[in-house]
Parts: sequence; structure tokens; C-alpha cells
Amino acid sequence: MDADLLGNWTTQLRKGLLELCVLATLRGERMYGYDLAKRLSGVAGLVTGEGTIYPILSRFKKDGLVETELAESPDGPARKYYRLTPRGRALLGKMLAAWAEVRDGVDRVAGEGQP
Amino acid sequence: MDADLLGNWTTQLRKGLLELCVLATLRGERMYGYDLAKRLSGVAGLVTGEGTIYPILSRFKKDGLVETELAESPDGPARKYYRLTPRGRALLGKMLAAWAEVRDGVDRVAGEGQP
DNA sequence: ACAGCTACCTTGCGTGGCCATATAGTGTGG
DNA sequence: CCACACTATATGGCCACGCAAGGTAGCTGT
Repeated sequence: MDADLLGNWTTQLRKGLLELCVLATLRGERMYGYDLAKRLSGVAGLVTGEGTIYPILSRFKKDGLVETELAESPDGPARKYYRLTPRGRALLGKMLAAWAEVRDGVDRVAGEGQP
Repeated sequence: MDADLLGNWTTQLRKGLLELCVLATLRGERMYGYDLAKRLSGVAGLVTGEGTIYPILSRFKKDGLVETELAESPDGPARKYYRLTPRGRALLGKMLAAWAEVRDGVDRVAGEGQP
């Protein structure tokens, strides 16, 4: 009952943050979806499955934030690598700024009383 | 075009955070909706209007996280004050913990490269 | 009477995360 | 040799939240 409320809420909490983390992860190196899902799933329970990652990457490509590149895999099917475009890099910058602002705002409100 | 993407994203970013801020604001003192909207709208652009606050308060009451109390206002219609229940206080604690975890996780991912 | 502020509430829409599911290539064990 | 497990990509439907817009009503000042 309460677990449901909390679970639902954390799902909502992830909205937007996942996109930010995907973009930020692509900032340094090109990556493919499956690997992204595995890496981010190790971070604070951000990702639950691959079904969450692929739609994000599709949207990013549609919006011109990333570009793709197919490459063979040593073990398994071919991988589709994603790489940031300049546009994606610019948006990431703005998103990081917005995140910092909102994060600090929330911490200010949530932190009053128990510093 | 990019402004739309960013605006849409920040909307998604707020999901869940608003509920957290409302609960956290009620932690110290009882408040009414209109005042809550005004206070939170001054914080990092968290709230855009009262239409966002009232549904949250309704859900909270339905879920037994807050209880209400009508009181006359010195100027204007009666105010409906909201106050945390023990259940709401307990959930707030868990949400604050989850928030801290996710926030740090995101900062770890987003901060790599530009420390 | 009227404008304007306070204060409450509801409806409909857009969006993103999640589950289940589908597809397919590659290697391992019974 | 076939079933299984792992790698890897992709999609459709569901649900909850935030938000703009709209509506109701009380009180004050002109």
C-alpha cells in the first residue's frame, strides 16, 4: 500500500532524469543501447530495463540530438552506436543548468528543518 | 524548436519533485493551497499555477497523507488548511531518502567530465 | 455596479517511464 | 541436434503526473 505509493512516486521522479543521464553518458564516448541500460541500471536504480532506454534513443535521433552508426559485435548481433551531435551537446548544457537550478531549489525546500 | 524541447523536458523533470516539495513544506506548519502555490512558485520555477497544486492536495488527502481543516480568512473566502498525518510524515521520510539517492546518482553521472 | 483580489476546484491534453512482448544472432550443455 | 541462455534491438499499451484553461464564489474599494 505505502510501497505502492512510494514505487509510483519514484517512477515519476525518474521522468526527465533518465534522458539527462543518457545524454550525459554519451557526452564522453559513443555507446549502444544495451550497454547504456546496463551501466545506468547500476546507478541509484535509475533504469529498470532496456524497454526504457530504446524509446529515449529513438526520440533523441528523431530530434537530431544523436546520430547512429552500426558496428559488428564480437559476440552477438550488430550494435547500433549512438553519438552526440552538436545540437545534442548544446541541449545537454541547458539541461544540466536547469537540473542544477531545480535540484538546489528542491534541496532548499526539502532541507528546511533538518540541516 | 530547441526551446520547446527544453521546456517540455523541464516539465517532465518536475514530476514527483512537486509532490515532494508540497509534503516537505507541510512538514513544519499547516498551510492552505493558495499560499502553497505562491510560496513554491518562488522556488526555482517549480510551480506555474494553482491548477497544479490542488490536484496534488486532493490526492494526498485521498491517500491519507494529509488532513484538512477549514478556517476563516481575514480577507476573502474560507481557507482549507492542510496538515501532515503520521502516514504522510513517514512517506515524506522515505521520499527524502529516495530523492537524495537519485540526486546523487544523477550528479555522479552528469558530473563526470566537468568536475 | 463593477473591477479585482483571494481562494477553491475540475477537465482535457501531452509526455515520459514501464511491462510485456517480439525478433534475431551467437555460443553452451544435455 | 535441439533447447537454453545471453546479447542486442525494437514496439505497443497502460498509467500517473504537470499544466493550461476554465469555472465558482467571497470580500473590498470605487
